[in-house]
Amino acid sequence: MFNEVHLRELKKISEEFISQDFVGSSPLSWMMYIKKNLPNIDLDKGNFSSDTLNRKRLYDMSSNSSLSNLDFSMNVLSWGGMRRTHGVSCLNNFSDWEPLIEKLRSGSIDRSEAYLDFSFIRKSGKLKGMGPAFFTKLIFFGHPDHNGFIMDQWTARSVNLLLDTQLVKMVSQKNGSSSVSDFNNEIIYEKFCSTIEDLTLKLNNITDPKITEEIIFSNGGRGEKKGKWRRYLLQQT
DNA sequence: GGTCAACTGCTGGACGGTGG
DNA sequence: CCACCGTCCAGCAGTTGACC
Repeated sequence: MFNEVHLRELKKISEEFISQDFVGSSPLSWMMYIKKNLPNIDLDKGNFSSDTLNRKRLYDMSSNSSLSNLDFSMNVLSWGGMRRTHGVSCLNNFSDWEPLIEKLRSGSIDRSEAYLDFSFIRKSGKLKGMGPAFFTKLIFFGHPDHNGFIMDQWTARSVNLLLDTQLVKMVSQKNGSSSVSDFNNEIIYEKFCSTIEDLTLKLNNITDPKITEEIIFSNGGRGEKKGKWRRYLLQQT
């Protein structure tokens, strides 16, 4: 099922993997920009930290019922480093997708249903500024099982490479990078997620698929700071 | 030398036009 | 309907350079 050469490299890298810590932009300054542009937005400033977040903090926020769906969503998007102007666009229509966040956090829909709903809202033009890379971040942190994995350029390209097939449709960019196409659907997303679960079984020291996802997500940055897997991925594609 | 701000170029997303 | 391509831009990180 998996390409043996690439799998061997991933195994090697996974053995020395260090969990990603605090990243993204300051949720507080991100929120302030949105608030400035959407003054009527109903948020609680107390729920936004001036320091960057890590994954654990976002899991906790998702299950904390005293945090509104808006405050939770904005924390996730700032963690992901969403462009502020894009944040304004998608939050301008928050009422159109707020019920979906509610269903996710209560666990009443699964990952593929959530993907279907998000792509439906997007097709109807009510989700400007937020493509699959970001709405899968909301699925990932929102659902209590955290098993709807983040499908962005890095994880999608990784899965495609390891499977030796273009499972996830990509849009190529001018500079040689690529992003996840809007023309993926919930069936592809489900396969993407189950591939990460299958991959976990192949990694000797990993039992939690969330960690597998972190490994293929790897780290950004330049030069030595760029994660080993990300550098390998760029060499191969 | 040291420091700090301005500059420069890279990263990683989304958008929108075109054309089959 | 969708693949392809160019364009945009905030946030970084590294570099430069003016000034003490």
